Amino acid sequence: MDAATRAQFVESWGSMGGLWGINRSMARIHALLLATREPLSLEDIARELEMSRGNASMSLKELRNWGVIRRVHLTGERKDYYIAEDDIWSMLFRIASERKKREFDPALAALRKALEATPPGNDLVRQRLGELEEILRAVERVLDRFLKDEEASRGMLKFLSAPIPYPGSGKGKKSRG
Amino acid sequence: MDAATRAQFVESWGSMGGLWGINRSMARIHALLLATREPLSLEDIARELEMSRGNASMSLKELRNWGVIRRVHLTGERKDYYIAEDDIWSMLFRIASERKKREFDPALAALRKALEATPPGNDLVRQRLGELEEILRAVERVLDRFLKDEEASRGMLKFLSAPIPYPGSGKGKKSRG
DNA sequence: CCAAACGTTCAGATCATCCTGAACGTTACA
DNA sequence: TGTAACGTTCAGGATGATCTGAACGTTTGG
Repeated sequence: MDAATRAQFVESWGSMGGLWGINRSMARIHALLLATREPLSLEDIARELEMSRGNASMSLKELRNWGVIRRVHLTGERKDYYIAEDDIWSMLFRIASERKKREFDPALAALRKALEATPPGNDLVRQRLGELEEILRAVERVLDRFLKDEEASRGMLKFLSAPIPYPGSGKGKKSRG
Repeated sequence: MDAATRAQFVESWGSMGGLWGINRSMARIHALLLATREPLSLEDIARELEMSRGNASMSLKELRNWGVIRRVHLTGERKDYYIAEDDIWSMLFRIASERKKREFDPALAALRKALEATPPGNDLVRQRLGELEEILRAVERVLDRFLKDEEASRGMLKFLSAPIPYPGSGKGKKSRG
């Protein structure tokens, strides 16, 4: 494995962290593990990525919470070793689930609280909060359906990206509403 | 309109900024405009939200770039006035489009660049970048289809959140690839 | 031409987030 | 029990995002 290539991969993955909603250190560690066949120890990682052991430790812990890496033990070794979850789809799926839980759900809860806390007579606020709540409720149903089953969602993505039209997607108005 | 209610709405919308991918000041201004029937001037906004005129100016400019507010001119007035785009769906749609453009597209471009820059022989990196590219390509097709037409996407959301099954959504395994 | 009213910009202050590294806890083994 | 190897934590420093406010442009009217 070409070290320069791996380094470049680590850095581009790292700067893509924003898209996944994880920070740079986590993304870089994740990339390194994705690009390496052998399990790596905390020390290997900290040395290779030139980061502190503390940061590596925290980031590895967090990546395990996200479910995108696993800790393994090598017989005869005292150190902990880590490998990446090898299924990319599964990784994306976990990231999506986690982000819904961390970002979407609290926002929807806050919105509902705001709606309850709005006394009658504030028509404009009530109306707009209400519209938003209705839309986000629909979004939530879609997300929940999608995130319920990792296998099924694979098929769903394929279905939705395939060039076959379905109700609501075409130019021609097909009623509905 | 109840000032305390409006203030609370502004603050909850403001703290929801993260979900929309816009910052706190932008979200607060947007909320204030959503909760007010009359057009407001830059000065009105800066006073009401206790922020600097500079910040208000920059945030208003940015909100206009996102297409979620509009500048209007009142006859006989020198000041600029602002109102919120009144259709919530339209607002969410614009936000979604903008975020795809700002976050997703550059990440996919970076991924493709990384893939090209990976010399043959780096099998693991190539394979994993390739899998990811394939998935994101499918995601992109879905997003493009969804974001192509504001009206159609309304129907699509309804369709997807309705309790009718379609291929790939059920428990039963239907082949596999 | 000048002055007032208004909008915009951006250097530096403020604030939040992330990272480092020393201190500490735990385990294995003599 | 002592000590070496290792992992974890967290106070404080570094970095990056956001906000302020003074300086500067532009427009309007005298």
